Amino acid sequence: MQQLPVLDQPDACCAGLASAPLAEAEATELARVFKALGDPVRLRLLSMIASREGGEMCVCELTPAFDLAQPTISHHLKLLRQAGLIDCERRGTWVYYWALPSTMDSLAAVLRAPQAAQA
Amino acid sequence: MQQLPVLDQPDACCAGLASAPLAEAEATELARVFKALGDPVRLRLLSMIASREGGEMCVCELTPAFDLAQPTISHHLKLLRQAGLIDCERRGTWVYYWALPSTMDSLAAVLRAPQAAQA
DNA sequence: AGCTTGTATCGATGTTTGTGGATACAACCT
DNA sequence: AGGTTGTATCCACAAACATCGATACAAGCT
Repeated sequence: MQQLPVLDQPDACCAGLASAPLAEAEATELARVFKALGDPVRLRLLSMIASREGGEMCVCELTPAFDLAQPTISHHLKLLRQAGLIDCERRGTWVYYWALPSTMDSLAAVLRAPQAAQA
Repeated sequence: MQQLPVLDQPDACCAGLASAPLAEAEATELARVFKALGDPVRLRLLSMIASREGGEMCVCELTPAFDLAQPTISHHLKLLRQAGLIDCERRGTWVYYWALPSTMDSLAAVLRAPQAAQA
């Protein structure tokens, strides 16, 4: 259950896609995160969790929001977690998930055009 | 060869993943673009093109940069194009590709936490 | 201890996806 | 017209993926 920290390289990745050609290793790590976002169900799950008032959401609320079997939702949550986009904790009977905005911000930075470097 | 304009909805999508739960249709469109980014080869292709000095890159330069057959590169470029991340034009014998930063910026905006809405 | 409910893992299955060989198309050059 | 080179499409195949039923695990309740 590697919780891959993916995006903490000092410069290489955080400089942005458009500032220099991505090395193979960076591309592989980044692709894993983008792949996690490349499914409608996972995007909606992440969005539901991230937009939640208190910042957390119970699986028991997520599952019935979809027309999918419970194991399927569980599987998607696992992928989002492995991508470092969300994390979870069990509290008593229920498991709560929350978003990890730092990962999303890192991705956003990667997609943005180099800002200071031009103009 | 739909060149799906994906990210031009006025508010819904551009408000960001974390501001409100994504509707199913929005999620489907967004997922298609993220899926295009969810492959190391495509990420490197996009990065090579986007970081190119003149803004354009010839396929004849892209293909030999990978250990893959020419049809495979062509296929990946097609997916990036269908996602609205790049576009191309044939000039004489060669085909040139360039990045479409507006799509990347839109994605970045979707990933960013709502900035004005809180604080 | 048993029962019930919430969640994750396992195993199987149908679909999608990445890949490359063969081939077709496009443009140049004799 | 024929030949050569660059690029895209077609077809097939193996690997990856989304899905679900069955089952296992976790925690509360009686």
